[in-house]
Amino acid sequence: MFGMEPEVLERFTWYMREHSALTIMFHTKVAEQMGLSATDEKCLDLAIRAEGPLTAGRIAELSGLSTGAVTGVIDRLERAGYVRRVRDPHDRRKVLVEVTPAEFVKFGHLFEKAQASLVEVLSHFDEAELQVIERYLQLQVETFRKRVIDT
Amino acid sequence: MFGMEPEVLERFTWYMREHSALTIMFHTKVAEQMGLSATDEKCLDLAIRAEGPLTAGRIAELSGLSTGAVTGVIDRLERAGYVRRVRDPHDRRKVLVEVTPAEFVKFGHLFEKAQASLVEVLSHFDEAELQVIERYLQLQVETFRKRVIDT
DNA sequence: GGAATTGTCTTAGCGGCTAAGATGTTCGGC
DNA sequence: GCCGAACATCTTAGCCGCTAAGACAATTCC
Repeated sequence: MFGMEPEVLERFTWYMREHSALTIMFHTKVAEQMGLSATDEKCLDLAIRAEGPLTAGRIAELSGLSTGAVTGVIDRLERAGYVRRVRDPHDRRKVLVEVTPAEFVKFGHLFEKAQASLVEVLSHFDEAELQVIERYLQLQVETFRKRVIDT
Repeated sequence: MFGMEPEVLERFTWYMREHSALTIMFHTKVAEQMGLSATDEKCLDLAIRAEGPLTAGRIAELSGLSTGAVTGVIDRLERAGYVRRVRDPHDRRKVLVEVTPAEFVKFGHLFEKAQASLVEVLSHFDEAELQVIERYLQLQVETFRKRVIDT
């Protein structure tokens, strides 16, 4: 690395580490407030962020859980009303997990607050600076994804 | 929020969300490679990031675990060589958890790779841009911490 | 049509977590 | 100094989620 002083890197490393720890804490707390375990919330997040509905098996792959565990996860999520099991009409062995958006209205305040925090942070920057930050976040997510995959 | 278009906020929200999911995955994988559960690794991280050595009770508070669970966590961390139990000489009821840095040499490659990723990302920005990013990270961590505390 | 494959669910067994109580240490009033 | 209350950690019982292995149902390939 060229003109970067070691202390700069050290500071950035510290931010990363701190941010990671906070993320995990936040994740735990959100799950708690939704009446879910961290595992269940993680699987629900996968289902929400996916393009279409996921199958049970795909959730097992993505989450790293066994298929048996995923059965339990979906049971609990379904009982709590967050998702619905739908048999895939094209392959009736498969179980599609459909997220029921209505159920999230209850927790709107959680996400609103999180978004308000984001807005508050971003409001300290002008348009040009926001572009730098966005470029950074884009790169960071992309690079981080590669890093996670081969860890 | 003033001059910010909705799509910009939407994109930033997406980065946050994606970054969170990746962080949790990374955390899980690092723990796995170190032969620890996510819980154990989380507690170890607390002990590492703390100023001085933490007591068992303080780890329970910070992690949100019961004291009984923390006993088990420290047992496993101690057996694996990551920490050492030291009776506090000033108050012999307390157990200080001392991190043994030597044990982390084995996993140096994990952190080196993570740091290399960070350097790779940062190398795409000039000095002025890095300052913007650092200001952003600082604010983000600070604001996020407040958000986590009252969630 | 029958065998092999695929996707999910079921079950047994293990291990970590909580809650409650046991043990050992310190502090405060006398 | 002594005794009881408060405190820090450990121990135990019971519960619950996870893994692994196998059961069951639907599909695919010959």
